[in-house]
Parts: sequence; structure tokens; C-alpha cells
Amino acid sequence: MSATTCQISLPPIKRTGRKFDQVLEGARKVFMADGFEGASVDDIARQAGVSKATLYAYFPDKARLFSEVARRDCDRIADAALQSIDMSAPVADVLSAVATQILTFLLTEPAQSMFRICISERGRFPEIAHAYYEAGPEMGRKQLEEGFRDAVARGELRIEDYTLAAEQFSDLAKSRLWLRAVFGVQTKFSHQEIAHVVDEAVKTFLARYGT
Amino acid sequence: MSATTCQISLPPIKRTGRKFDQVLEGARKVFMADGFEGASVDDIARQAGVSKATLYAYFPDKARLFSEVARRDCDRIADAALQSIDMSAPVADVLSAVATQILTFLLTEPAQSMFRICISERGRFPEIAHAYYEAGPEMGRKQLEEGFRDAVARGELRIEDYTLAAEQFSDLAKSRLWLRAVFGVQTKFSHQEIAHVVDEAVKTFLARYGT
DNA sequence: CCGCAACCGAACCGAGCAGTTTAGCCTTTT
DNA sequence: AAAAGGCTAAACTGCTCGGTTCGGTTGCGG
Repeated sequence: MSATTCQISLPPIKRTGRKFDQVLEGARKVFMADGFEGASVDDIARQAGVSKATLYAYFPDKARLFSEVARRDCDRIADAALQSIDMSAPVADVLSAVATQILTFLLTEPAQSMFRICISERGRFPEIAHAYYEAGPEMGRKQLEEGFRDAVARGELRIEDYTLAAEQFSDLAKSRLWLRAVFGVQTKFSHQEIAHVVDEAVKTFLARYGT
Repeated sequence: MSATTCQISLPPIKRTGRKFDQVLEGARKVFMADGFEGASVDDIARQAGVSKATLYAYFPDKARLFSEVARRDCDRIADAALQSIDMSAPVADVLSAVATQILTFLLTEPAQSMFRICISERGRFPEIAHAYYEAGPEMGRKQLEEGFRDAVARGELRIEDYTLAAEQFSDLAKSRLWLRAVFGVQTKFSHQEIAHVVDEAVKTFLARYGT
């Protein structure tokens, strides 16, 4: 099922022919690695194993190709985030699992690339940053809130401002490591590091919102 | 006093002549607005009110000019962050003040621009992202830690992992608003919003680390 | 076997841009 | 007054890159 969150651009007019997916996949690789300006159409064609003429048979211009790639990635993220959280297990355990999932994903190369692209290309393509924000952080926040409501209903948490609580939780989960990844200060993250950050995040969160 | 943290590049060889600062200032504006690739040297010269020949009399090439601009900005930030925190007032008040200061600064246009530049140009100039991280987040973290140690010594806080506590504090302070600013989802922030986030950040932090 | 459509690759066009050069202007120094 | 040095405007070089065109090839359906 495809999330309906991503309204970036109209479809690229023509998708008949075998090489369509090749083009998109090649473009994705090159765009993620080099950004919009940095990626040359010749590079993309080469990477996709396709001639430039073929590429331009599918997409009217570089910008539309880029938008399509970004749109697909946003949808992919939205779909991935769509399985909701069940708060049936002990709260601390669930929170740990969720925090680990969030942090691990955010440290992933694709997630980092997508973030860089959004920031770098915000001037040229504001819709992409917006769509990514909706599909990623905002979607995640909503799910967290929902889980929190269940837990509060069961008397396991005590929350007034659900939205901010959710944001605080994911910010705590990202603590230290995400910023270091984004700045390129650190690129490898051990399980110990991740586990430690997650553990402390849950402790702090529960100190405030636990019962 | 100039902070010694920023080791990006050697000085630009020649700074005789009146127009030197003009060039740097013009370059700063254009680079911050358009990024490295996006900024054309002609634009910079025009913005600086200077001929291209003059510009190239000072700087050997565009990259060196860019590095110099970034270096200065990093130094500026490092200097600004240099006044330390006195934890003499009631902890909650001090934390509120510090959080407000951090958040307000991070939502500032220059801070946002500098962040965008670091991320966008990480591929070409990794040293800049690194220097900014050192001058900004890392510097701030150290100061926070120091303040925390005082407070712990006076029995007003209870902390095991100072580093992570500091990171958690600044992450809590950024909650929600910073991410929205970075993605361009929101550009104006009311005092109420800021105050609310700060307030909740301090509450959560003290729930965990307060005595 | 014919025809058609997708595809190739390589040449090509035009625009934009980093960096250079030239010819000359203005102000300060000697 | 002449020399020298900082500056300017504008033309120019060389390159990259987005996008187009074209002649030729592959492969598939009838």
C-alpha cells in the first residue's frame, strides 16, 4: 500500500519501455551521491546503463527526473514507517525497541543521503524537503503519539502535551550520534554506542513521563 | 580574543588594499544565500561592489575565498559561545536561560545558513563541517558540562554521564522547532512557541537529573 | 520477411561560469 | 610632474553540462 502523503509532482508522462526502472535506479544512486547540481546527466545515463537519448525519452528534463526519484523515496519511507507500534509489552522495553529502530534508521546511509539532499536542494525544490518531513518525522511523530495515548490509557505513562512528548522522545533517541553523522564527524557506530544512547534516552523520557 | 579551534586553511596570501573586507563580506552574503556551486564569482564581485580582477588579486580561486569565509564564520561562532555559564542562580532558571539562548540562536538565519552550507558542501569541503561542529555543538557541549559539574558539586543536579546529559539537554532544547526550521516547514517562531519548548525541555531534563 | 518502436552512441549546440588579460583611471608618494 | 600601485570595466578563453539530433542497430509482432 502506498502512502498518500507525497504530492511532489505529476508523473513523468511516459513509462513505456523496458529501461524505465533502470533509469530511475541509476538516477537515484547518482543523485543521492552527488546531489542535484553535482550529478551530471551523462553520469546518470552511464550508471543506469542507458543512452542519454533514452533517458530524455522518458523524462522531459533533469528536474523532473530528480523530483520523481525523490517522490519515490518519500513514499518508500512513508510506507516503511506505516507499521504501528503496539505498546502491549512493558513500556520501557517498547520504548527501547522504538528508539533503537528510529536511531538505527536515521544513521543509515540512505536516510543520511536523503536528508542531505533535502537540505542541499531546499532552495531549488522546497516541496521535497516538505514531503520528506511529512513522510518521515511527522509520520513518526503521529505513530508515537498514538502509542503514547494507549500507554496513558493503561496508566503506564502520564503526558499532557503528546506532540511535544513525541518530539522529545525522538530527539532524545537521536542524541549525539545523529548530529555527528550529519556533520560527517563520525561514520561508524557500534552497537554499544547505540544501545547506550537509547538506554539513556528511555531513562530520561521515563523520568519525566513514567508512572 | 580569537578561538583557536578552526584550522581550515592558510591565510589568503595577500590582504593589502582597501577592498579586502568588502570582498569577504560580499562573498559571505552570496555564499550563504546560494551555496558554493550556486554562487557565481561575478555575483560575488557585484555584491561586494568590486571588480572581478580585484577579487582575484586577493584570492587565488573561488574555493579559497569560500574557505576563508567559512573559517571566519566558525571563529565568530566559537568566540560568541565563549562566555561561560554561571550556575549561581536557581538551576531551573539558568537552564531556561541557556536553553532559550541555544534555541534562539539555532533558529537564527545565519545559523541556519551556516548549517545548510556545511551539509551541502560536506562532499567538497569536509573540513568546514568538521570545524563548524567543533566550534558549535562541541564547544557548547563542553561549556554545558562544566556548568553541570558545578551544579552537581553544589548538589543541585545528579549526573553520571556528563557528556550525554549535555547532548540530551541541547537536543531537548531544539525539540521540534529546529527540525522544522531546517526543513523549511516553518520559518517564523513566536516567543510563546520558544518559551513552551524551552519550558518542557527543562522540565524533562530536571525530571531525570534534578535533585 | 517487413515494419515499427525502443534503443544506442556520438556528435553537436548553446549557455553559464571560473579565471585571465588588457587598457586605462584615480590617488598617493617621491 | 612623474611613477607606482590599487582599482575598474569588459572582452576573452576554455571547459562543463543540459538538452537535441541523427544515422544506425536490435528485436519483436504479423
